[in-house]
Amino acid sequence: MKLNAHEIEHRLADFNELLRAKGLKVTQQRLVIFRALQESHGHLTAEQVHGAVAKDNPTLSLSTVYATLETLVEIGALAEITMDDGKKLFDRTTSAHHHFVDIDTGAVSDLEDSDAIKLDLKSLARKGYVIEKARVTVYGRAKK
Amino acid sequence: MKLNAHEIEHRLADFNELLRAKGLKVTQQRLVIFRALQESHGHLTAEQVHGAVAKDNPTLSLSTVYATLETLVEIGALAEITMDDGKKLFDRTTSAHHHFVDIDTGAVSDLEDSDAIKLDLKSLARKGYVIEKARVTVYGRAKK
DNA sequence: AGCCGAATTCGGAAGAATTCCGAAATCGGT
DNA sequence: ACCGATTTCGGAATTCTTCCGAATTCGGCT
Ligand SMILES: [Mn+2]
Ligand SMILES: [Mn+2]
Ligand SMILES: [Zn+2]
Ligand SMILES: [Zn+2]
Repeated sequence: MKLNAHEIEHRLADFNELLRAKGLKVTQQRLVIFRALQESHGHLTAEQVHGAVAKDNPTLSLSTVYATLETLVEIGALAEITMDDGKKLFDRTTSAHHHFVDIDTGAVSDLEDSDAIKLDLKSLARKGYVIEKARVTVYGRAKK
Repeated sequence: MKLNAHEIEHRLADFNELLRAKGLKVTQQRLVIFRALQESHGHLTAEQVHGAVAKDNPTLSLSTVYATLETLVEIGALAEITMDDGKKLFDRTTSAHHHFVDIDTGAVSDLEDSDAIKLDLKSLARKGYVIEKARVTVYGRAKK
């Protein structure tokens, strides 16, 4: 779930490079927000990101968090998913993957690749369409 | 996609029964709203439902549409899905099924059962969890 | 067919998440 | 260090949805 310190620093370094490659400025806000996601369990709302960075960055505004997260999704540094309640979560994992949702708590976690999910994208294509991606969401509840 | 007139009347009859079985009143608003979904392509926003019924029911309010759709989902007469933009669609099909989304237009259609999607729910279960459901969304764009 | 109480609907206000805006601050190339 | 473009800030605006109290409708009963 959580990344180790070394992996986080590695990702920060890559993120720096990515910003430069895209011609974007390396701002404190971008670094802090990206780091908050790497240090989290992986899926946070904008509000949660804002809360996570607030202690060390009390002036970092919520509107900057929103704008920054949007930028980071655009450049492929983060991904974005929408939950059933309509709220958006930002996802530190950008490669294609699927999700597990705890129905009671809303907690989201990543499903690792396995042969439990088999999607034949070729035959799923509607006539005249090209498939871009396919996403699976599995919902469950903790046994009590 | 669209249902024939006979099927729609059959569903309306079942819907009447369901309301009574649940001890709910059979109101004009409920009938009209449920019918609008049966006569549609299958997936509508509350706003679209309101628009669809407006001509014949100019006083049927949007807040009633919202309240009614919520009730109909609760009793299992309709289903509800949330799109990536956070907007909710009401779905005339209540049995488990998957969706295809046209990325450019947002148009949603149902994927029919096929062996192109294989989910092994047993092995997807997180430790200590019981799977309740799994949903697949396939995204594509029309070839130009 | 009319009455009555509970459920439902109405219209508008309120709420919540997100986006937009103009002004101030910051970044990075020179 | 300077300067211009980009980014950030704080608050207002927007959009979708829910909430609220008052009015209406439904359906069981007579
Ligand atoms: Mn690397
Ligand atoms: Mn039937
Ligand atoms: Zn994820
Ligand atoms: Zn559907």
